[in-house]
Amino acid sequence: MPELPEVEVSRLGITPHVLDHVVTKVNIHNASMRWPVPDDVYQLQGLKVTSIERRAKYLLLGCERGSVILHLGMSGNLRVVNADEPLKKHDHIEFVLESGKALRLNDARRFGACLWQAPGECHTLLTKLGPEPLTDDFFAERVYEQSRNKKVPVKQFIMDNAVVVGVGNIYANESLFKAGIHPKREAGKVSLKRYQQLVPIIKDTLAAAITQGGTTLKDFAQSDGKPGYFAQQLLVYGRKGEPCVTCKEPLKEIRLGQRSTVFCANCQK
DNA sequence: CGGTCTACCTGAAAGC
DNA sequence: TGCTTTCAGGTAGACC
Repeated sequence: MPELPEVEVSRLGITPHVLDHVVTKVNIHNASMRWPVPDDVYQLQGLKVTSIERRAKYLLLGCERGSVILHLGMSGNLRVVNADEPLKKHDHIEFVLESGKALRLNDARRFGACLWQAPGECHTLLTKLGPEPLTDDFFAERVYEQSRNKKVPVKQFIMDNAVVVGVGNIYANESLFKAGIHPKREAGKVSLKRYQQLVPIIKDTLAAAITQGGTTLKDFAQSDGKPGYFAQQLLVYGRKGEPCVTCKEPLKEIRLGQRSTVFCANCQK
């Protein structure tokens, strides 16, 4: 998926077209996403979208009757197009707008989700989430305390939604490289000092990726269809065997939790 | 409880 | 060329 920067780029991209605009029609072309898309989503029809928020990698389109919750999974993508444009393969959910535009959720793998939350409710998926990385709620002392006695490798630890939300495989690899921390190091054995280095690096990396329009690997695009440009700044992800930008040693790849993990054995300890 | 692994799904790329 | 295998940005839920 899109990690947090890609979701935030999507939010920023759709906002001018969708916020304060009336949804005239909701079309569910394929309701079998990660969970069945509930009919509640049709409640948005005829109503104005009054808020567009992001929590972790979830987007919430709010109206007076509740909120549509969207998740992009691994391959999801939001596009704003003219409503008369033909549907593309895997365009599963469509919000037709009074303006003549349409917001479409395309997701080849269907790991994404489209759910509903009534006013005042907090969906169970959202209740156990940890702090947002780009807020002051995410700070080194908190991460350090939470990590004590944890044997899990630090890479998997920072990808844990209960620790901090929004850090996926790409940005976990990148952040640990920049912080000089070996991805396999036990989370409980990383010092406070090193978490004080790592936490700001995670924040800076995510913020820079948002500025660049996210990372386009295969199918991610901004809501206007243009790619993100952060891929050009990736230092380790997808660079197995290539020279480390710092020491020129070939980068190594291992698997942690079934996820590709690229690092420099010389620079990361 | 903590830690580990599977499952969900399509499609591109690599392997043979 | 074509068939098979592997891998991909996520993460809830099952399992030990």
